[in-house]
Amino acid sequence: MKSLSIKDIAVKANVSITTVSFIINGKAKEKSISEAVIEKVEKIIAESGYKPNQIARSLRTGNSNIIGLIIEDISNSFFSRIARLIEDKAYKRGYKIIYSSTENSVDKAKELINMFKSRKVDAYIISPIKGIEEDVKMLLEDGNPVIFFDRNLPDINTSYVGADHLNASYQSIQSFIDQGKKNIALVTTDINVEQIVERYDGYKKALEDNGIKYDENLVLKIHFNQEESETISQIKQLFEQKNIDAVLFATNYLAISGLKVLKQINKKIGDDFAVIAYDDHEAFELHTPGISTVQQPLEEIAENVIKIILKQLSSKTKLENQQVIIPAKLIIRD
Amino acid sequence: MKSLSIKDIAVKANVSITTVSFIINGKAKEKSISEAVIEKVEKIIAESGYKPNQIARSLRTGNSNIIGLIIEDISNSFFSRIARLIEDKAYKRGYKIIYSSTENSVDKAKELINMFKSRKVDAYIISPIKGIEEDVKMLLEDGNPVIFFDRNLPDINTSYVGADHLNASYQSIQSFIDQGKKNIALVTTDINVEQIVERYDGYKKALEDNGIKYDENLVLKIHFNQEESETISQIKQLFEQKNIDAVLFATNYLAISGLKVLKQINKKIGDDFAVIAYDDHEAFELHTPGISTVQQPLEEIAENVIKIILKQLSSKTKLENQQVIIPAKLIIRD
DNA sequence: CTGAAAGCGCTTACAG
DNA sequence: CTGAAAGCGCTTACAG
Repeated sequence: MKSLSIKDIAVKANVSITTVSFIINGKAKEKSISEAVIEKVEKIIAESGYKPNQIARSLRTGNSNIIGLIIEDISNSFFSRIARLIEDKAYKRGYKIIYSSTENSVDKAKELINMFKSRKVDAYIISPIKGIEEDVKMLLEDGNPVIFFDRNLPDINTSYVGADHLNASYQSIQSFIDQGKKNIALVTTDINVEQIVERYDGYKKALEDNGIKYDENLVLKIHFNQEESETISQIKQLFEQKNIDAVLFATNYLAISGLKVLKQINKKIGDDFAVIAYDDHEAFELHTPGISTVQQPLEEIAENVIKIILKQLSSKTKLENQQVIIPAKLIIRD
Repeated sequence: MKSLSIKDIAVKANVSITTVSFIINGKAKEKSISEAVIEKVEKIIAESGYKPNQIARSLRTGNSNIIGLIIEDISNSFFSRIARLIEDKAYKRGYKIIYSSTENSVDKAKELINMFKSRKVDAYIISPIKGIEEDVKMLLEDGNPVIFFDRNLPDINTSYVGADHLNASYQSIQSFIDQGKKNIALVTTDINVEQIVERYDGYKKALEDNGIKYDENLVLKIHFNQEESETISQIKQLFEQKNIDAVLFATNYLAISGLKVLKQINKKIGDDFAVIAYDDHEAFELHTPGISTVQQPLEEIAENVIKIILKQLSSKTKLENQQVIIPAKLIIRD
């Protein structure tokens, strides 16, 4: 069964499709359509359940009311929670979200940008990775609103919203040092993205500022795409072979692997072994003892992202780029 | 800057847009376009970075290569993991996913169906809720492929993939009874959806089959949309006021609230208090002691959903509906 | 107060 | 071996 078109409605109402279009788009008053006609047409639309074809509308107007969201992995709770918040807020303003996960692959990220481009999305919200600079530049040159979140690409001049990773990491290490810890390890990933680098920089800086020598043997860089069993064995090695009294995990999934190791080797978290995990996770509050974490302000990030992008969308001209850095919160649990 | 159209390519190559279209769509051979022309056009396309406008293509062909995914809440890890798997598999076959969360609201679910309809998605993957029967029937009457997963609507005649909730719940209770438990509680939600009802039925049936009297005071139905603090106080009341030696949580987020209660009231899981949680969660493996769970086979569910929907999509005619019920797995941890 | 017509960027049946 | 033209369902400048 074919669905109704504007023409069907026009025929039924005995008016032109122009008139129907004006009424659908709320321009009836402005175009001074008579009350009688408006009522008649609206009645027919309501009765028939007619919905305008958005595809045709998009082709004609050039915008789709869709915002493309490109993230690393929707099954990571940080991203799925942000996605939910963004979707929610966008929805209320009449925008839909179409999303896809890059799985940290530059090729896939580029493909996604292309496919969003060919779908004519109105704006792009991207948690970017190195290697897509040229593609993003092209989007910006074509006048598309693009906003980065979570991570930034230093070479690209566009809006960005993210947490203050360097500071959060610095404070975590400072809190270890205040507790008297001396041998502080960092378990991080080998992805070369800004927010991971910043966490590393914060670690290093806090040590140096406190006169503790940086020891590269206490830094474990886990390969991004490897099996968890491999990760676990590397962390186990670090914990068993080095003399460590505190550890900062740079991501929540690394912390989860790390906690599994502690369970396996029966090492207790307590006075002589402290742990902080970057990015909160339900498992951490529940854990005995509770795991201290760096909480990123999800709600604020989502709020700012959508606010900036909607403002850009409703403005005819290119607005100033905005850089919003939101402090992260260190939650101490025990 | 306007992006290139097929016409621009045709002009540059000095051929008609018909020819360019045939080449883009791989029909060059079939339409016996000469090798020389194919090469020339392909070169120009590659150099110019031309991408066909999918909106125009959709309007013309009537399909969008987009599959709509409607779920309860993308930030729930069950759904986000399924979404990731489905997205992945669809992507490999050239389909994109556009998703949205219903937040368990019938109105929002209906709106989403309408908006997907007006966007002309090629197929619908829905984790349905009661109250959208009429809308789904209309989709089916219009010839749209629709598949349900996780939950089913008994009145609707369409394909479905889900876990065997009744059996999983039955086996959980049976395992409690085999351990000698007598006072077994069920903490569930008040959402009236099939898979929640089945978990309840499995609970009841297992008790009856074992000659244990069903006691409604041991069943706590938590209101879906309430604050977690309220949930926690209700569970606390159940645990403190009833004499319970085992509890089955019907969803993972309820189990997480329940574990928080146990931590608060300092009740230990062990020989005289057993716990099973429905739907695994990273927190459960990590918990000390490990929490036994019912694991839904995410990969298999996603695999079947996408297989059935793609088969339907590539077939000209309406295929037989398929009902795939996949056994869930009881994982005992301690 | 209302309508005829062009055009968004494609695909495809038809013609040669 | 290749192209002119219709048409998908809308919006909107223009005309009356």
